[in-house]
Amino acid sequence: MEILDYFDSFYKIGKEAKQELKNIIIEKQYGKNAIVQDIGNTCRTLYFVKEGGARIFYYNKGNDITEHFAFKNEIIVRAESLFTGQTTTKGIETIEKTIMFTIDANALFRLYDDYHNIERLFRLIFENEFVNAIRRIESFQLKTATERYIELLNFTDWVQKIPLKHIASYLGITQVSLSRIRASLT
Amino acid sequence: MEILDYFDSFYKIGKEAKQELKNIIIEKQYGKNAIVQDIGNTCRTLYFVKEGGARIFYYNKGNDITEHFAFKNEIIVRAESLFTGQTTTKGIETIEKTIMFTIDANALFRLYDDYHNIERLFRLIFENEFVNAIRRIESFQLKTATERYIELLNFTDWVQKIPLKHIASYLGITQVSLSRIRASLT
DNA sequence: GTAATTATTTATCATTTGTTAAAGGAAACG
DNA sequence: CGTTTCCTTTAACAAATGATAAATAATTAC
Repeated sequence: MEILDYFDSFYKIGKEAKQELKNIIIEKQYGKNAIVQDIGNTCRTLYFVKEGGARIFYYNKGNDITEHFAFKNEIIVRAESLFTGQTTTKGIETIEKTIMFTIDANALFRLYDDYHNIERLFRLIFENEFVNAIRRIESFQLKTATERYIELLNFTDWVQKIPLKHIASYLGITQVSLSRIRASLT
Repeated sequence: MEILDYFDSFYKIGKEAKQELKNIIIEKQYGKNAIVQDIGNTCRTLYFVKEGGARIFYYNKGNDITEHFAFKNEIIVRAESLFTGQTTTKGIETIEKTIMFTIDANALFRLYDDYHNIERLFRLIFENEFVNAIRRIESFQLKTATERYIELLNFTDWVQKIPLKHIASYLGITQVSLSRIRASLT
């Protein structure tokens, strides 16, 4: 499982812990635009993208807002629900044909108790996500929509594959505005 | 130390762990507008506000930008530097006369090794910060500057005490724009 | 392959925010 | 107390973004 190599890049856990972790990882396949997790309920599953891509979305005043994108080897999880226990207002949808590694949160949290190293691994994974969130806040504080779009282009190559409206809501602007920005860049 | 009650509200660690943690907490006092940590170096200290308030700031094109505010019982830490080991471009400055609990990161991380519970406590504290960051991103995605300002007013009572320019940069707008927004609200 | 649907662009106008400059107020300090 | 400095407001204009509608373009389904 490649995901374990990815985990190793954060923190190497022992062989036994690795096996225990392996035991609770389930691989699942999804088609394009498939709902991996619907809005509602409490988030009890962590996902890692093996192949493909997905987004976390929610609705605001009837508009579909993309909060987060995740692609190969990235984690995708509705953290505000997982960490607070609150019912989530967000869902997870694939962007293309996608294979996910899924981990049941309860099973994982039980492993935390017995394997200090597993808890540490996930601490480090989420700290990394936290840092990404801080960088995104900075981007909103400092940059114009055009600059944020260019930043996204430089950062990743999946921008091309994603419907404009998802990228627009991710950047906090309207689809029309993003289309205009793209036109101004050529 | 009240800070330990605050810690308890996240997760109760054992008596021994509590004592060990206590041993590395140092209380420090600062005047108004005092530099707690200057820009540069790698962040190796965690702060918790006992009394008063502080902000994380950085410079962008010569402008002083406030990334974060922290008041009574809140953590204040330059996470991108603490978690990545990178040199920080950010500093910490008090907003008023402030008492901080400070924790040396290296000492804390050593305690992580021996006290699983201490690591868990801080995992939970930072997960909470992560959730706050996600909420802030949502705010940028969805809300106008006016709405973000009202949100801040509703959320907290320290807005009155802070120079307008700090609040403006925190909200991602100019000081002039915030002044205009405030005028429009009366 | 064609029709139907969905996605993107373009255009127009309204609103918000940025920029710059100047005036007014408040706080700090001798 | 008065002066200096810093903070906040106001004004005028420019630029960016939002809202709505219509025109193309691309994709999907039959």
